[in-house]
Amino acid sequence: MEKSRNPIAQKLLESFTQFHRLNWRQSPIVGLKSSEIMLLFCIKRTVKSDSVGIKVSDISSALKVASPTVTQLINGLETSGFVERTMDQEDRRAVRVNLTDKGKRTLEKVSDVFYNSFDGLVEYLGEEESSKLAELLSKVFTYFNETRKENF
Amino acid sequence: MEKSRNPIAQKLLESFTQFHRLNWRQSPIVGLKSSEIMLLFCIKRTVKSDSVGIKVSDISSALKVASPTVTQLINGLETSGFVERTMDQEDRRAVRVNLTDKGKRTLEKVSDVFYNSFDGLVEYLGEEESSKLAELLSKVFTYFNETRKENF
DNA sequence: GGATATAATTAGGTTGCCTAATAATTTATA
DNA sequence: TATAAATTATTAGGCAACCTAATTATATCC
Repeated sequence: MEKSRNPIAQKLLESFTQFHRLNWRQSPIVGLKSSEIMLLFCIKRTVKSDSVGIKVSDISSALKVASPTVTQLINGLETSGFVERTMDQEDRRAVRVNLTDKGKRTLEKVSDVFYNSFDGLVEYLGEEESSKLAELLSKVFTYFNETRKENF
Repeated sequence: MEKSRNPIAQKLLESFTQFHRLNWRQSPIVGLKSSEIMLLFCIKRTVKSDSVGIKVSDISSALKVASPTVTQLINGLETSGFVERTMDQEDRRAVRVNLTDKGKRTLEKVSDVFYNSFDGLVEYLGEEESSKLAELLSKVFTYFNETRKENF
């Protein structure tokens, strides 16, 4: 079985395995989990200043996770003072989420570290190779998505 | 902060995020977790026929996980009949792990699906692009590993 | 022979998700 | 207009994939 393995496929599998172990999302800050950081980024990216905030369901679809996942992350972030919930004035079912000042300040620091690390990576790989990588990963995603649909 | 972001780094981050969601290691078989499959592959790859088997510590270092992780995975796999433990004849502290016939047969099936999927990916990307991807991912791993060492 | 190191194991824990169920609210339909 | 259906957020419980601390027995070193 493994003898007839395509060596390129094998090599690709090994690089995926290695990459899997990388934990590139690792939080640069104690007290903030990587999943929480991703959520804070999502709020920051979406919510303008003086805005009513973003709904749980919008975060959920933006991050492509279930809304209970978002709820529970927000519970923790609210407790720690990074976000605040307010009621939606137009829909009594909904909640609006905003960054607090503490949240904004912390996210500023996190962004620094996080994006510097990605800038460094682009520098390390070169711009052309970085774009290439992004493109190839996107193709991988497309491939697996499509073959998994077929199997259902 | 996000305005000054390098667009290539941003693009790379997005492709990493997307890939993160992919779960490429997903098990093709009900009743076997992806971590278990990786462990079975590790045994298969290492243990020759009629061999005394592989030690827990060797699996642990091969997969780069803690030995309690390996122990607990083996507990489950032994219960399900995929592997068996025997005592090491030369070292009373050690245990030797081997695939059972059931384990071998099942792994044969899993390999088929799993490797076919990777073969398909190589075909989809092309051989040159596949090799390129493997190489780039390896560089990413190297980059993050080295910058993380510096931060400690 | 005693100190130190090693091997596997158990227990408990964290993170990052998921689904089922629920209550309240909004929207759609007859 | 009343009812059914859909939507929103939440809580509870669960799983997978790991980790560390502690422990016991064994092997190795000095």
